[in-house]
Amino acid sequence: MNAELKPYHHGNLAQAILDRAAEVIHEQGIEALSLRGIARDLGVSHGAPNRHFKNKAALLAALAADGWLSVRDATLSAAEDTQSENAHVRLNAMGRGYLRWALNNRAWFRTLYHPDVNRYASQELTAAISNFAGTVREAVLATQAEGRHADVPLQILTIFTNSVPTGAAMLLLDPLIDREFTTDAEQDELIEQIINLVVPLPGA
Amino acid sequence: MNAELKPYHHGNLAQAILDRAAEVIHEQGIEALSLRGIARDLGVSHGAPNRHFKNKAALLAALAADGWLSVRDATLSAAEDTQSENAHVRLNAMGRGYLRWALNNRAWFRTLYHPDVNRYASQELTAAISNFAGTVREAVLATQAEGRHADVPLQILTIFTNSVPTGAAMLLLDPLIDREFTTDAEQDELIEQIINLVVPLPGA
DNA sequence: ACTACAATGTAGACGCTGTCAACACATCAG
DNA sequence: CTGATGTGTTGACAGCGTCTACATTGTAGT
Repeated sequence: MNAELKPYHHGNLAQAILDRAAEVIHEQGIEALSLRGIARDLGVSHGAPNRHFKNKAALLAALAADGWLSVRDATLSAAEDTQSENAHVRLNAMGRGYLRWALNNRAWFRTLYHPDVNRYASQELTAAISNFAGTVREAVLATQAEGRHADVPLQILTIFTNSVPTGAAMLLLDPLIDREFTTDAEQDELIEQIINLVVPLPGA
Repeated sequence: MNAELKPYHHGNLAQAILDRAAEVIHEQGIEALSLRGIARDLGVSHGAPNRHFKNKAALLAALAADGWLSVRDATLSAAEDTQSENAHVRLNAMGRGYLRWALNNRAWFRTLYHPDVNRYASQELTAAISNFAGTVREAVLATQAEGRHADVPLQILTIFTNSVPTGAAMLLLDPLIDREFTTDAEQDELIEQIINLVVPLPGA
């Protein structure tokens, strides 16, 4: 096994493909992603990726699955960072964490909602989405126990709550649309003000 | 000019392309859209569409521009239908109209936020977006005059308000995601409950 | 009415893409 | 050592967007 001699087997091509794909998406957007391009970048033949991903949609699904896990981690750790037991404080932080993640991982976020992703519903992807949705639902339920919209069905309140950072991200990430909603607020301040409207902090 | 003889010039190919493209998107989704396919469907050579659209992104931009105008009409006419002067009542109806439009024109709605659209920012598209954004901002401003979040900057409140139907549409339109947020409510009831949370009706 | 010119449609080519099948090599179990 | 399995290569195929050269049609100016 000598790197200079370029061994026949790559070693961990599947992961390398995922990593490079994430790079490309981040640098040039999802529309610039191609299996052949990745293979080229990795110095491997154009057919090699097919051994690891049944088709392009499967690669996108894998990227999306990673993305959902990453957003969930971002929201959960935002909640942890509050070191608070108050459900409103925690959910508010989660909303800000979610939106911050979206704005800091623009292309990745858009991948989650890309039409091509849905064409290949891997077990991995559905599990990741389910995992994220469950996390949000729990946190919303906790605020309801503290009296937030106690009369509204949990599922409705969950959709409503999740819609705000999701929709805000869609608006702010699209350059054409963002231009029309521009504010002069700093990013963190903007995020804070938006999320405060959907999950008010106690004593505000 | 005899239709049986298939005249050299089509007559109004640009509009025919737009119409057929809308059909394809509606029937098979945006990922199935191709210039060559449209040309084939219209019985015209594969290069013909290039005379009317500089590239594929330009076609998508034109479709998106039409879409923004259509959503704006849907929201405005929903406001009109209330026959009310109350800004809360009107904005609430607009939100429902927007979300209803999105759910009834699924593929078209997704086109508005498709990554490829932004690559070709036509004057027509930016104007349509600007038009829509202005409509929303006005309606939001009117509710603020009636006391809704009077202390929040208009731009923030506008983003927040617009985010709810936008985000809800993203969640509900994606089959994989929707599955995780499913409710047993009828569509109209679901829409009503969500929008009531962002624009409460007076006396509720 | 004749003639240039512009607009529109055609035909062919180019390089790119995703996917598949046939083959080559490497690794591992027995 | 041997066969089987996993992994990478190569070549092919059809489809795509786009460009260029050419054909046809409609129109404006004289």
